[in-house]
Amino acid sequence: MIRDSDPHMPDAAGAPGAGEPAYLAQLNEEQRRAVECLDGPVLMLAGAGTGKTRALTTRLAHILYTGRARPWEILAVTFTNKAAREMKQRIGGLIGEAVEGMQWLGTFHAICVKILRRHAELAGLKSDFTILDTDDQIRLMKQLIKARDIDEKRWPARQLAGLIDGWKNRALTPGQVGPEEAQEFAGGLGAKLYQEYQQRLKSLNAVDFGDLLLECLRLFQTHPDLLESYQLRFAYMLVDEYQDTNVAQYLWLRLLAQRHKNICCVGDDDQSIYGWRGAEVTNILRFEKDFPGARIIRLERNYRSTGHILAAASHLITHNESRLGKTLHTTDAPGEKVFLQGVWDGEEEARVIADEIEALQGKGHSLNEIAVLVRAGFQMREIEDRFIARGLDYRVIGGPRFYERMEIRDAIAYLQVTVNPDNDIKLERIINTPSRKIGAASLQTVSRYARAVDLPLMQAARQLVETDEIRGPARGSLRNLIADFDRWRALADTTPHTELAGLILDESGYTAMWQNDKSPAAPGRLENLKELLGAMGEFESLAEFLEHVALVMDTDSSADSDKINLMTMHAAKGLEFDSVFLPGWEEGVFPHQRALDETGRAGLEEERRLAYVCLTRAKKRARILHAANRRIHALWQTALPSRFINELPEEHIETESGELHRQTFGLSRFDAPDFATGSGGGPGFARARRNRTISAGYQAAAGGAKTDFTLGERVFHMKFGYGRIEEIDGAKLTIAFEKTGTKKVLDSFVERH
DNA sequence: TTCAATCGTCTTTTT
DNA sequence: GACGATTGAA
Repeated sequence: MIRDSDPHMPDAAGAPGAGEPAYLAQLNEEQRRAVECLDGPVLMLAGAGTGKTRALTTRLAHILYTGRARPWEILAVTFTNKAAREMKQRIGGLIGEAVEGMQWLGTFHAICVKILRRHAELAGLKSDFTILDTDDQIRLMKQLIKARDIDEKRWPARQLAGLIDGWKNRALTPGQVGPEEAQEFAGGLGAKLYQEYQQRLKSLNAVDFGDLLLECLRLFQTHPDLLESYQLRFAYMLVDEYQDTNVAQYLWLRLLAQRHKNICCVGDDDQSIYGWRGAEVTNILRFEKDFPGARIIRLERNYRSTGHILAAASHLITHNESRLGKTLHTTDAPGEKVFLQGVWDGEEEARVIADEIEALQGKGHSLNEIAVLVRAGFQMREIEDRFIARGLDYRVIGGPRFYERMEIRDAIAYLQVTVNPDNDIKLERIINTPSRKIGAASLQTVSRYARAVDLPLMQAARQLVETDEIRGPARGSLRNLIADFDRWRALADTTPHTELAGLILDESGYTAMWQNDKSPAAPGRLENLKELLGAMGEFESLAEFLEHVALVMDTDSSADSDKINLMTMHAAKGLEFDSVFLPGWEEGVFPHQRALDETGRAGLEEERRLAYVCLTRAKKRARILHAANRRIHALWQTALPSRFINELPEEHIETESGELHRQTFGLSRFDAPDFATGSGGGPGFARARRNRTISAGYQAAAGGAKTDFTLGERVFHMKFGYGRIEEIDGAKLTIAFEKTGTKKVLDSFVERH
């Protein structure tokens, strides 16, 4: 949609032996090297906006064109379905129909599923194993935690899920978890619960996302003959976004590449922003060691941003220590400098952005070419409110996705149980949705029995319904539900799947449940269900559709009308816009306090890479904003400008008044609190800035620190003026201000009066 | 079993 | 301040 434009390239197959294929002429020298270095390991270090996608798709086309491999002998892996789709489409543009033969082009997960289904029995699974989503995972872990009488409050299932996920990312089986880490959860039960979880999955004939990779890896590790057959098959391998790979993925790739060693990894260490979900920058940093004889090809010519923007971003990222180092350059004009503006609070920030956008719009700029990138979701509301007030159209990119909505998951669960009645996880999900009076008690009776006789839930229920074990209304409705599923399954052969799905949703009472729901979200949910049925029509069968939703959790959202793009910084990776607004560059917000607290120096460097990613999204204009005051979790706090602002090179930055610029930055060193008194923002502002940081505020708020203020005291706040203390909760004060109403404020921001 | 009140949390997110 | 999840009472 907003990716670099793609000038039509001639159909390679149609270019007969006239020296070299025409598509090579489209490339610059470094891209061309990346395309033509085909033998042995290659690391393509592709900086932001350097034509990476073109280089890698052309490389694949070149391999095919020169007859070095046939389409099905190439393994091409991406992280997201979107990336896989785009790659396929672009290669198709070069080689035409032949792209359909590339059956090994896809996400890590999709390719692993394919391999795993073929050899499921070797992994102790049946080939129709189900893939659990995150909801199911948590539900399962909750059961395990409950079964061990662990306090769910202190040890939430989410945390265990995170832990296990982390282990799987690092390719650790329960037995391989280090002794220290294994102690981490619930007083030493971490690894034990991990093991129980895996056993449970096996007995359910299910895997989670992490397992897809791990089981596939294990398959290769324990079956050399099988591994060899895949090694032989994949004459060439290509990996996109290599900086995002985790340990398991790295091991998987390295195993597969052992034979031909023709592996090309494409990535940019400076754009590694997913460390928190297991990505190892080290993978890309160590490439030469891991793949001996590797060649590194740097793409450093930037085709996207104008001079000042590129220079600002490049300089910023040099503050990172762990990087391979690239020097991006452009032949473009310097263009506009990066504009920096300090504002009073978030409200003013939103107003400034909206005003500026209106001005751009007035000058004929398309809203589609404008983006606002925020660090975290909570920053969006204020900006959206302003857009709405001004009547500016916007779209939020990367919000909750279609297949993750509750009603969609419920509906799919019904379909999955219809197809496979032994799918316990899904049955549990919907057994009492809508309410059938089959509550926790009845469900427990059934599952206890099911475990005792080692049968799936549905079969256990079938038997129990005939006994007196289950009493009251639960018994009848359970019997009905079983009969319903039997009937629906019988219809599956004769009824078109879309029709069947509609019938199931109606007869189960699920549609009715939302029709009777008076919450404002209900109509939208019904709408989504309709859309789901519509989407199913594009698939041949119910089974095919279900496999699709298990792996492809995204839907194409059409970029139809002209709208501002609002999204998180993470969601912006890979996109580009003429104008980019970057609000909230304040210590604690960006870099985010938790990144600093939890991962220290590495976290800071990742935040800095995020800054780099954001800036390099801008083609012509970048505007950074920081507010002096911000409300975080309903608490007003004074904020310091982000340290990243200090790290921008002065000669590429423009501010409202050059003076203010230097002064503000000189004062804002987060780790050097010993600076002179500032002048902007009034005396209260200067005082607060001298003594407080957001970090201090967080600690005070979190630690329940005591305050030395007393109830009823008259105080002064630099933003809200005079007021009287009405309530004290640790360091949090509720103050009735004379002019501005009652607010909650940290004690550190008011003074006695 | 259901509903209402209370509690705790509040970064980023793909498969 | 807002949301979801959990808990306790009817």
